[in-house]
Amino acid sequence: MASTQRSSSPGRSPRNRASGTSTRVPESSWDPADEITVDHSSPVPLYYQVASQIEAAIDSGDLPVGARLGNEIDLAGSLGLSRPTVRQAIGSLVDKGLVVRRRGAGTQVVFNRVKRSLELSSLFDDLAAVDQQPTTRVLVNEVRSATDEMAHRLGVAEGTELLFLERVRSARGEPIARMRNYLPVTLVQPSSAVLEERGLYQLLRSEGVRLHAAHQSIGARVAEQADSELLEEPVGAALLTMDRLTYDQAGTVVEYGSHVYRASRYSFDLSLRGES
Amino acid sequence: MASTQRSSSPGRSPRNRASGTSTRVPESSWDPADEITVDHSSPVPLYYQVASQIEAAIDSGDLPVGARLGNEIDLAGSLGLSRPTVRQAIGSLVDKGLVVRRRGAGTQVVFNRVKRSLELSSLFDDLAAVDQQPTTRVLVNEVRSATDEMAHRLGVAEGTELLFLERVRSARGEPIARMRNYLPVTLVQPSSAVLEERGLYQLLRSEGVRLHAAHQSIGARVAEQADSELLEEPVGAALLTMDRLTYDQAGTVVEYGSHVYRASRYSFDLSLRGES
DNA sequence: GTCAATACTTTGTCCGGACATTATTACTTA
DNA sequence: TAAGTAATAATGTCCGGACAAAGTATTGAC
Repeated sequence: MASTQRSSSPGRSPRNRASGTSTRVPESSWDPADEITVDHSSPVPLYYQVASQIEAAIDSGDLPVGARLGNEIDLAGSLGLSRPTVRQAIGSLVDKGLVVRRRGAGTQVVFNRVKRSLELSSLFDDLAAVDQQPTTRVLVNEVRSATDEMAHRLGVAEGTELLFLERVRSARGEPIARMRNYLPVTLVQPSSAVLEERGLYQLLRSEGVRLHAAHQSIGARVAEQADSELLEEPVGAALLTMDRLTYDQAGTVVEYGSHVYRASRYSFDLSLRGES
Repeated sequence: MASTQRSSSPGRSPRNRASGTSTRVPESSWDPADEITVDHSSPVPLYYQVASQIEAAIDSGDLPVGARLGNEIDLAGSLGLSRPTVRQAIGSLVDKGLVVRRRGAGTQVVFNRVKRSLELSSLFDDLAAVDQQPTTRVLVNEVRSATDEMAHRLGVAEGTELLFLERVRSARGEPIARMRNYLPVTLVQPSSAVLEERGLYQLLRSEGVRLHAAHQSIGARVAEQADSELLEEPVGAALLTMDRLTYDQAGTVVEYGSHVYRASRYSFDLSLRGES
């Protein structure tokens, strides 16, 4: 996830690890049967009901870091579900990096809040989420025919009509980024007024476009005269650049974005999980 | 995943999507029974055998973008496995973003190579993987007691002894990055000679440390005098900065790194998958 | 010929059980 | 007391089956 202002304290997580000598964890016996309820008549999958309730317990602190979830078989029994269902629920939490399973040892909570691994979210949503009052100024909103390079990038025929957007995004009145986007005209054709109120991804989603994956490239360069004027940053200041190609579920390119951020006001924060 | 030199062509994927009008895909009937073999006596899990062989077929092009995998039931039958096993195999490919499942429609290949979503890999491995001949110059390799700030970051007591490393990483003889690392002395204490031959993560892995997650923050700044000398970049040039906190499976901090990259020679390339 | 209802295909979810593998714990023995 | 060994606990893998839900293709009516 991306956040405004340089993250000043990345690691403030309180550690209470039991290692070496037998420093026992309080083990405040969190009884799942008291906390989790499943509704068989609900259309939402049972494993999902279980997973989200455990996740909520982790968020609320009822399940602190290091706490053990009961074993899968007992859990299944006390919830009136089968083990595969409970296992699927826990599995989804493992995928999110919230808990760790070790055979023979059980399942433990590792983070009480992993910043969800750099979600496919837009700058607008990110800023709105932390109450940074995002605003947008639309500089260009027009249809252009694809140049050779753009056609290549988006995987369309040369000369195809593309919507070209150029916007400046601000937070609390201060400019944060200059954003350029190219997307097929067939998807959306928003008015500038709409673009000033909502983020592009929000718009695409409301049109039923399902964002599925993206390739990003993050780099840096120094501000030139044009950047300087738009971003209120002196010439020669450090800028972050981000190029992003976004795909829908069918693997078709939905959007190409080329953005520039003020490094003094912005950094990319992301979490990632490893191997096993 | 991070790569040297600015990614010049992020999207060159040939599209052959069947949409709107019925542009049918060749459908070159890839018979799984001919291509996939499972060894029941092998210790490697059956679902994993299946998954990796399908993945190999995608990489090799036998399963091009858009190709449909046979339905799960037939697949299971022809492989002599149960449906849950085959489903688990395909599920792992879905998690990797290689294929997409749609009920009623089947399972299709979406990317023939997703750069695996920014793995927990070190710069050394990344460079070695693309034959960039990484070399390391060790500037500092000593034990220091943790300052207030560092103790806080690593989640250890103030004054704890930490190994401090400062290195310059080059590729093909040209400097790429200046790296600073802090890690508990209990983990490793490599000689400078060893550090010049191998990456830090490689070293940790060989010591049995299982990297599990990391929080990163990517930013930018301009080169100062000291940077200039180490990286052979003029003062005022754009630099990428990356701070990373790495955790092991128990949630304990394994390493804190503060690195600086030459933006002219390096960018962070990463893929991410969204929501559903 | 176009559109709507129907049948079919395929994945999504869920159950119950079985054995293997690995960590931990308790016990026995030197 | 200490170390090795056995018992126990918990997840990992795998099987077989069942029904639901969503998308696709076919058929029928107008």
